[in-house]
Amino acid sequence: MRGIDVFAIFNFYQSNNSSIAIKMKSQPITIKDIARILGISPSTVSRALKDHPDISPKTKQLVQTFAEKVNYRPNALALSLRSSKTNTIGIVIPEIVHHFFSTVISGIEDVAYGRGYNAIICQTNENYQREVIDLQALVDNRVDGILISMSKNTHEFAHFENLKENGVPVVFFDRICEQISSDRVIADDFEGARIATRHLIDKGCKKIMHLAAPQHLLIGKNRKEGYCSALKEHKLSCDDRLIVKCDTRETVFARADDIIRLAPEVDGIFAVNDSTAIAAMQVLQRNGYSIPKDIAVVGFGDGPNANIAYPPLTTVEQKGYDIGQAAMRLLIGHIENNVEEEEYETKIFTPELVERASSQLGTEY
Amino acid sequence: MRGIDVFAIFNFYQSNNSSIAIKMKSQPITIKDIARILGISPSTVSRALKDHPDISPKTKQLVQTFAEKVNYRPNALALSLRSSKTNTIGIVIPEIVHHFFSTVISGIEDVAYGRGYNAIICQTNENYQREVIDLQALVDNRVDGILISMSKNTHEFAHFENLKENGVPVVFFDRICEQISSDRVIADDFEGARIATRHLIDKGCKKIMHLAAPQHLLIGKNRKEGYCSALKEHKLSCDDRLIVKCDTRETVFARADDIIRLAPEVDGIFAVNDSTAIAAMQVLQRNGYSIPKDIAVVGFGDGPNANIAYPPLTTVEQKGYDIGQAAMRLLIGHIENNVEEEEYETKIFTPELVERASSQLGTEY
DNA sequence: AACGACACCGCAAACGGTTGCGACGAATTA
DNA sequence: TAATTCGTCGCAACCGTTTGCGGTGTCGTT
Repeated sequence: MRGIDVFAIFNFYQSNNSSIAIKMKSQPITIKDIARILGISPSTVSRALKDHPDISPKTKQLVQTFAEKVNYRPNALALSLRSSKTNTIGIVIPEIVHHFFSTVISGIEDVAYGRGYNAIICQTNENYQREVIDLQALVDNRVDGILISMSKNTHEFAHFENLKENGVPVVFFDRICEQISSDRVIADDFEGARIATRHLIDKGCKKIMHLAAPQHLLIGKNRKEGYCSALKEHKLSCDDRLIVKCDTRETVFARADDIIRLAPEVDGIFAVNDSTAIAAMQVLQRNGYSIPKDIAVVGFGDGPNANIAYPPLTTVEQKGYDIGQAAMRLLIGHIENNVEEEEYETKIFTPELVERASSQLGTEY
Repeated sequence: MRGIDVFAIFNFYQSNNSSIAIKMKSQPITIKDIARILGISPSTVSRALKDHPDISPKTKQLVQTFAEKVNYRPNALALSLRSSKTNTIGIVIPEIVHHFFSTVISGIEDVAYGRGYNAIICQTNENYQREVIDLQALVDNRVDGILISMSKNTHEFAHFENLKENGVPVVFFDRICEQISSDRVIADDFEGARIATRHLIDKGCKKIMHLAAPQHLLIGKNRKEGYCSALKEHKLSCDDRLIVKCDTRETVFARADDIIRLAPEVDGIFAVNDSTAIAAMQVLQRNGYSIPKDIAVVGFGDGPNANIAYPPLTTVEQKGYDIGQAAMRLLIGHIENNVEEEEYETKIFTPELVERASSQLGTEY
C-alpha cells in the first residue's frame, strides 16, 4: 500500500525535477528533501545511506536507490561544520609562476588527491601583509593544516605563532622560518653546491669561478659555502677574487667585463643558478671561448632551462616534486595522528647532479 | 553593578585563556562563547558585532572590545552554510608545472584576492577521470564558481553539463569545450601565428619554413592556418613542403635531417612554440648557419625560454596573466549578478609580438 | 496475560552564525 | 491615567548533517 504511494511521489519528483533542471538552477537536493519526499525522517535517510544496522533492508534499498536517481551528494560544508574537519589544506607560497614552486605544488597536489584532500593556494607575491591576511583566511576557513614557504619580506612571526596557538598543523618548506619550531622540508643547498663543484673538479678543473647570489640570502650563503667546502676537500684554495657577485641574466651582462677578465685563468664555473650559468656561457662564447672545451660550466637547478641551453647545461636538480610530496605527507601525519607530539621533524633533500654537455671539460660540443 | 561582574569574568577569561593557550590547542572562540561569558544572548552578540541599530551603544562597546581582546573570528564554514556563499572558486587545469598555466593562475589569484575570493586548485594531469572527480569535489564544497581548462583526454562532457544543471557558474579558458555553451577566454592562435609570420615577411623573408604541431590539436591547426594566411596576404605561396611536423625539442632533433635539407632554400622559420624554435636554431647553428644572419627565426610564446636562447628569440607572447584576470572577472560577474542572462561572452586575447635578435634577418648577433 | 527482547524509526540537540518577530520596560503622548 | 511609541534584547528557526536516546510495534516466552 504505502509502497505504491511512495513510488508515485518518486516518479512525480523525477519528472518534475528533470523538467525544472532545464529551465532553472535547481538547488542541490538535501537529505531533508529526500526525507520529505519519501515520507520518512532525515535521520533515517542519513542512517540508511550509510548502512546503519538500525534501518530495515527495505528502507535502505528505497533510500539508496532514490538517492542514486536524484544524484544526491552530501553538502561538504555541513559535514565540515559538524565534524570540524574540512579535508582541505592551505598552501602559502611567494609566487606560483616559478618552476620550483609550481613543481612543489604539483607534488603536494598529487599526494593530497590520493588522500582525499583539497588544496587552497595563496600566493603572497613576497608581500608580508598578504601573507598575514592569507593565513588568517585559511584559519577562518578551518583548513586542516597549512604548508608555507615564507615571503622574503617577512621579518615578524606573530602570524606564525598564531597558527600554533590556534592548533593548526603547519609544515614549512624551502623558505622555512628559523624562529618558529615546526616541521620542515628543505633542499640542501650546501650539499648541492658541493656536489656541483666536486663534479667540476672530477672533470679536471683546477681553478673554478663562482657566480654568487647576495650573501644575506640563505641560498647565496649556503651555495657559496658548499663551493668553498668542495674546493678545500681537494686542497684547492677558495679565492675571493674568483667569486663574482651576479645571480641573474642582467647582472651577468652588467659584470661581463669582470668575467671576461678572469676567464683566461679559470677552467670551470659554478653558477648559483641556471639562468646565470647560461648567460655566462653566452658571454664567454661571444668572446671566443668554447664551452665546454675551454671552460666547463655547472648551474644550480631552477628549471627546465638547462635542456634548452647551448650546450645543454649540467646542473643539480632541486627535487621540488619530492619536497612537495614529503611536506604533504608530514602534514597529513600531523593532521591524522592528533597525537600531541612536540617532536618536530626536518626532512632534507639533497639535489642530484644531472650531467650534460656543458661540464665535459676539454671536449667539443 | 552588573558592569563590575562582567569585567571580573572578562578578566578571568583573559588570564585563563592565555594560560591555556600555552599548554594546549584552544578551540577558536565562538559567538556563543562570548554570549555565555558576557551573560547575553548570541543574537545580541552577533548584532553588536555588526553595528545593528537595535543594540545599545554600551552593549556594542562591551561586545566589540571583548571580541577584539579574545581575537574573535567568525567561522567561515558556518557563514557559508547559512548564506550558501563560500567566497571560494575552483580552478581545474591540466598541469600546474607549465609556464602558461601558472601564469594564468597568477592572474586569477590576483583578481580573486582583490575581490575577497579564495581559490581551490585542482590539477587533472590530463586525466579525464580526475577531471570528473575534481569537479564533483568542487561542487560538493559549494564553490561559488569554477574556472576550467579542459584535459586533452576529455571526450565526454556530461560532467560539464552537470555543472550547469547544478547552477554553478563556469568559465572556460584556453582549452575550451566547444560542445558546451559558456563563457570563454582564449588566446587567438590564428592571429598570433599571422603576426609572427608577417613579422618575418616584414624583415625581408621570402621563403618561410613552419615547424608545426599535430593538426588534430586546435593549436596546431590554428597556428598553421595563421601562418598560411599571412603568406597569402603577401602573395606568397603556402607550400606544404616547407611544413615540418615537429613540436618538441626531441622531434626537432629527430627530424633534423629534413630541416637541414630545406635550410638552403629558406630564409625564415616560424615555429609552433619556443622550445621548438630554440632547438631548430641549435640544429642550424651546428650545421654552419648563422642566426639571424642567414635565417630569421620566430617562436610562439610558451615561457621565459625565449630570453635565454642564443640569440634571444623573437616570439609572440600569450598573455596568460591577462587571460587569468579576464576569466576571473567574467566569473565574478556571473556570481555576483545572479541575473539569469543566457548571454555567454567570449574574450579573445591576441598574442603580442616581442621582437628580439633572432628575427633580424641579415644582421650579425 | 504480562513480560522482556528486539527491530525499526523519529525527536531533538548540536556544529556556528543570522534574522524575523515578539517581549518587555521606559518614555512619550493623548 | 491609559495608550502608544521607542529602544533593547532574547526566542526560535534555519542552513544540512549526524547521533544519542527514547518510543513504538511485533514477536516469543513464561
